Amino acid sequence: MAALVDGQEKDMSHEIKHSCTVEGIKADSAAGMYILRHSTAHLLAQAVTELYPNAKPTIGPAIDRGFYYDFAMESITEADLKPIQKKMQELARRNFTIERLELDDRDLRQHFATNSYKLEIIDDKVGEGTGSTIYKQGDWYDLCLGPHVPNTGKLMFCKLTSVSSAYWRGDQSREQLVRIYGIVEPTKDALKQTLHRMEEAKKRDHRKLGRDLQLFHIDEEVGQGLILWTPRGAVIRQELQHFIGEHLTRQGYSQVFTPHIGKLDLYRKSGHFPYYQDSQYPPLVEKDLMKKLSDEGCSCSELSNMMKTGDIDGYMLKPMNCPHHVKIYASQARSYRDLPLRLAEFGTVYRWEQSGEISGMTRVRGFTQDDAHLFVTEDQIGQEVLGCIELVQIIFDKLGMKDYRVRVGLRDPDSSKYVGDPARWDKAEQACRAAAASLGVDWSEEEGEAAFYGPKIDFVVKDVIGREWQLGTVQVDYNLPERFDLSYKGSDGGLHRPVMIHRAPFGSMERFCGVLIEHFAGRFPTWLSPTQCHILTISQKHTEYANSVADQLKEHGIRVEIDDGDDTIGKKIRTHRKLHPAYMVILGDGEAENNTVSLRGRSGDQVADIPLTEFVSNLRAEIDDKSSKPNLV
RNA sequence: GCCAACGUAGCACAGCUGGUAGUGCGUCGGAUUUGUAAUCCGACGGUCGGGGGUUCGAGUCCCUCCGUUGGCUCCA
Repeated sequence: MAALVDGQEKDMSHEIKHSCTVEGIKADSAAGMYILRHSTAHLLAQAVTELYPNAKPTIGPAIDRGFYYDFAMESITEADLKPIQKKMQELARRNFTIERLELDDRDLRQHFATNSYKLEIIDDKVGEGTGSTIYKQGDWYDLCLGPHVPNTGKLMFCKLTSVSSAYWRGDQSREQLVRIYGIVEPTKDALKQTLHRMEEAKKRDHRKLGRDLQLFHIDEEVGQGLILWTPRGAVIRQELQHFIGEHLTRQGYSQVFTPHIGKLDLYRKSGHFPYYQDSQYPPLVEKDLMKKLSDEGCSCSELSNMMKTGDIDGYMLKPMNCPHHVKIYASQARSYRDLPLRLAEFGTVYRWEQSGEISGMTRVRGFTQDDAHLFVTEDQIGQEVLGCIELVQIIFDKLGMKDYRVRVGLRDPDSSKYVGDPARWDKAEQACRAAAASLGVDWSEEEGEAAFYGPKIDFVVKDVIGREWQLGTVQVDYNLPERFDLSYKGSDGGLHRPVMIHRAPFGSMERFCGVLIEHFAGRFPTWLSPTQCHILTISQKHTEYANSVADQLKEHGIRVEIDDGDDTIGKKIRTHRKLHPAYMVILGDGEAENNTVSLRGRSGDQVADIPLTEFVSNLRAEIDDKSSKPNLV
């Protein structure tokens, strides 16, 4: 693809004038794929400009899974991608040499005189008098630093995947551009494999599985982004909640319950209202007051103003649980001996997410956080943050979720939006770093990712489409204790301000389950399976035995479903397979006579004639162990 | 919220350039009583997302609203 020259990425069009070390970059490395993708983005731009002479290329980088290029042009549809792709392949076949040309400022501007976007980039990124480089293939060229592959022949195996839109420079107030996404591989086989993988991934999409496996339902008439947990899905959620509940008890948490709404004044104090009004459901106003105002001819905007200024009060669906928990803390005088005080609640919150953002279970308007707030002394921050992320790790380990990254969100040094004393920030950031480092997994620091009230540690996972979702989070907060004037009596007899830690190891039950459905591709470990045994009878004369087996399993708390219909056993298996039960239990004459069961696992493997009592106890043990997958077949 | 595409029975889909809807699975009924990935026959089921318009006539064209999908923006 290109080469490392003295450790720097260069392409074949670089002239080497001194002695140096040269190391090839191949497509099997991340760097090589990156170059391949970037070069294909150029090829795409070349094809688009040939087919749409008015299109102006803007930027087109390589990304994790492929590449995209943004064009200022008339909008196009997916159907238009085919001819563009054809053109790209034609250009690839013509095997243009990709040349690197160094130009001075004037020349550079002249080359892009008709493209205001490129000129803007030159203005911003290219220093006065330094000039820059363009890459040329055939008659087409692009402003670019490279490196690139030596010729377009290397770019044969590409496919355009989707078209969408983007704002110029990610700024909502600026022009909307046409963005075309694509993928590329070095060989035909690799492309085929990648496309196949993408197809397979689609089958795991939690939105599809959620419907097929009857886990949840979203109903237009209920509302966008509002999840209805159907019986099978509810089982999974409940099991997860029990699981985490056990660990909370072990770690010294206290369970609390708080209502779904609170007065506007509460949120005025916490700072959520009216500052974050746009991302909240509109406030609820008391009936009598509403009637009085409407009799007085109060308009909507007047009402809204009166709420903002605090002239009238109302209630809000809670966007977070913390103010309620703060009030529990403040309900008693606290001493340093009470700390850390850890208040936990599966608290449902409501946020007005933008309609275009809502997606399945992963981005919703109402969700239940496995929330907790820890009230700690400043010295306890490090230890408690550590306890929190250990909890996250226990959960991720148990569920076999290894594909996540840890992000330590620090403040942006150039911003003034943060509240609190910089020295305390430093200390809290250090505590977060140390905690993350102790995890033994890769983690990264990201400036500007902190909340305005404190640094945080996030656990981020990808869905099947490659989108990243924040799940677990641990956040240090100096702000709320201040706003609510929280205190505790120290050993010195004086009053001190506690620090709060917000934490949610799953993040939200909705998002977490969505990700989990994809993680397991609907094939949950036995303890999480909505139904653990599907009992299938060979014929109707086995119904009685099937019922007695089901009863014994249920006695042991095992979730069972019986199919004693008159389908053939082959048909029953076919039907039930689609629900991915942990086990199918087949019952016929032999089993009924000997008080045994025959099992069929997900792979299709079978074990015949296991004594019923043995099966029950083994299955019970497997569930109690929370084994990562069914092992009895 | 913005851009684009899409929206036909519970699900997956067909319906060409406008002439009042089809298939498969599921469901229900009947026959069959079956040993590990579909037994046979039959029936029910949709005013084609909602509303408005063009037209003699609209699932098919136009407008609008709602929703879905892919992005963008946002995410206390």
